[in-house]
Amino acid sequence: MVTIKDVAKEANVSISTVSRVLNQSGYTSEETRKRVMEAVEKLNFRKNLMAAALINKQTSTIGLIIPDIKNIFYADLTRAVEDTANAYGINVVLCNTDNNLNKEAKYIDFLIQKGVDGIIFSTPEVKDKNIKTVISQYPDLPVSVIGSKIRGIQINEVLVDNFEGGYIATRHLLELGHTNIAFISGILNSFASIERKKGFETALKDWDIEVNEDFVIFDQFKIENGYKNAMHLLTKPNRPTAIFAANDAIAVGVYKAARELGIRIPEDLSVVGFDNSQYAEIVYPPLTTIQTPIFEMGKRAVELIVKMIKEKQTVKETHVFHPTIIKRESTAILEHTSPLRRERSK
Amino acid sequence: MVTIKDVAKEANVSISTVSRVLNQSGYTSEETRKRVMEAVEKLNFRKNLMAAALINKQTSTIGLIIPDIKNIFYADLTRAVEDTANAYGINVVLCNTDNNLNKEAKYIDFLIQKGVDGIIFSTPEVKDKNIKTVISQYPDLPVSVIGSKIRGIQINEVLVDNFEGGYIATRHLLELGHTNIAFISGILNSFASIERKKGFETALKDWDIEVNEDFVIFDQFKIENGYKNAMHLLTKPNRPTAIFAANDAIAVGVYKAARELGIRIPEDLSVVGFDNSQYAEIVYPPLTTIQTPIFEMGKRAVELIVKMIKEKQTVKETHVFHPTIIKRESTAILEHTSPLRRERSK
DNA sequence: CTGAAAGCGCTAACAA
DNA sequence: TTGTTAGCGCTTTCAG
Repeated sequence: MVTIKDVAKEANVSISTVSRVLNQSGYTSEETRKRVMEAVEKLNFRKNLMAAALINKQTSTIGLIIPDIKNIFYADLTRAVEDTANAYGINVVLCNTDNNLNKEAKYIDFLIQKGVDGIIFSTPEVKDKNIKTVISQYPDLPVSVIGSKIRGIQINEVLVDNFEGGYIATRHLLELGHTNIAFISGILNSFASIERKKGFETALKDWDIEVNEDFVIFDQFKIENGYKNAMHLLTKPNRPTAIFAANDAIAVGVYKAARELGIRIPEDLSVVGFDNSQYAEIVYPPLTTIQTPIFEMGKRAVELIVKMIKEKQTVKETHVFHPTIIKRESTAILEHTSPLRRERSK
Repeated sequence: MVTIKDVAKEANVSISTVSRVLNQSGYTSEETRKRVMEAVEKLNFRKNLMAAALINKQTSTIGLIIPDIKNIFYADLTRAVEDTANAYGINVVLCNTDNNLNKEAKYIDFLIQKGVDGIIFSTPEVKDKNIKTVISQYPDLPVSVIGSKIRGIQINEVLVDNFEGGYIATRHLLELGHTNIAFISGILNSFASIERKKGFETALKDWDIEVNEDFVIFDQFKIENGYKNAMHLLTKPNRPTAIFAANDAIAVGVYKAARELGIRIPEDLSVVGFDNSQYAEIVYPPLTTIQTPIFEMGKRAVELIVKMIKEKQTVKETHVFHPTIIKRESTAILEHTSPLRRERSK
């Protein structure tokens, strides 16, 4: 391994001079600079960042904690985070927790031992014990949270207005004339579920429609759960004419159930998803869904970390992004809904 | 920040004793061990792994270089790698290169400066310049490559038998009675494309069917390219009755084209994909596809790295995994193909 | 069994 | 403008 010492010898200067030209700090004559660079080139020297980190207290590494990279939502988010971090010369260490608090705690411990410059959490469930511990135990460690609100503490938050998303989705259905709308959500213990449900209910109320509690289901944000619950809902004598799925995966499950039951989308059933993930364009008919600006959110989360690192002070900001609806072909005016089905659904 | 020094003071021992109990190296009396551990607990001490790495020359971090985590194939692979690495107490730094050699080179540089314990490459294209540079410049750095063969050098390789996959896929179609089979592949410069094509052609030859060069297309491994090329193929006067898509994304594009043209799958057109990705179960009808054991491959790649780290010698092994076909509903016997279409396709 | 001391590769005063 | 020196937090001989 080539060290700064070897370079110094080769260039006939002291190691501090080498350090200076490497870091462009302090004064160095153009001539020695050149000599050093030549030596660096010749020996193919690479600075040992670990040694530097020991002094700088900066590893140019951040940790990203998510449930599962296989979930496309997190894949998109991860890409956004990694791209942005990379632009700032920062690497990201990936941590898949499966929403397991113990696993999460272990990752956090490891990251801290490694001296990461910050941690980004995007953990959907309302289990913020670890985050709170980190904040209280390492108050100077830059942290930002994507997608969840942490109660009781000040922290960098990057959020999408889930209430608004739920409202917009439901309003779209309402405007198409639907009144019999179901909401299939993910885990109850998540801000996304809670807020989207509030948006759903508020829209219904604004249209003077009573919320049918049988039509509000919390389960998991997965295809199979969407399928299971849609099966349940769509085989009721008084089945909904529209379903608002709390994410696109659930919507995919709804599609599957509808297909098995011979219910056509959108003729017999309108479906709205959430996330505007890759799924939305793959399914048929293309899914109308709520778009969350994932890239922007991931980017902002990194920027907040970078800001904290640079300003060496704990900024605590909350950024709320607004969702938009992407209208595709999974929703239709109620009048167009097949009369037979309408009849049956009364 | 709490250091080993603080712990030593608290426990009334020297720092070397603390180091010893922390690493369970050398002798320590049970009593002092306890005292030290209590101090560790009390002060909530976390070892600074960077400092340790400076001496051990081990960072317990590996780099994973892929084109794009948003591509579900790589998301699955990444999860496999991360899970396995984590089991060995190793973190993974994610690097998305977009198949850009410059970007890749920068990542490699950064990883080496950080002193990663190894690098795993899963870069589909036949652009192995950087890998070769790494191997020659850092012969002791553990490296493994997933999915590609690097010519001219010895290196750890974890491969799937793409030829076999191509053969099996085509044989399945052949056995269903298809003779007019097209192959839509990804980029020509990838081992996957090349080998799968060979398998395709060999199967055809084994059935005494001449390869129609117009029916062999290389483009990109993406939905839109599958769509574009399927459009082209399916609007020919003599259109294929079956398409073997070199990955599931391309197959999704084929579905889209078929739908627009009113061609039913599998009645009018059989489709086989490759990868058995999430897409395969989301589309309708569920896609028959070739399964590559991604998890096993990712796992093996990490194990090879770990082996190299432990044995401190450069093992160079090639592991070939075998693909299997997952039969779902996108393929059908030619006799069942609608006569009208069959007529037209003559 | 324990402590003193050297040093990993680098940075940053401080002198010169 | 450059070199000397003292560490960063830890591990590891080597004495004791």
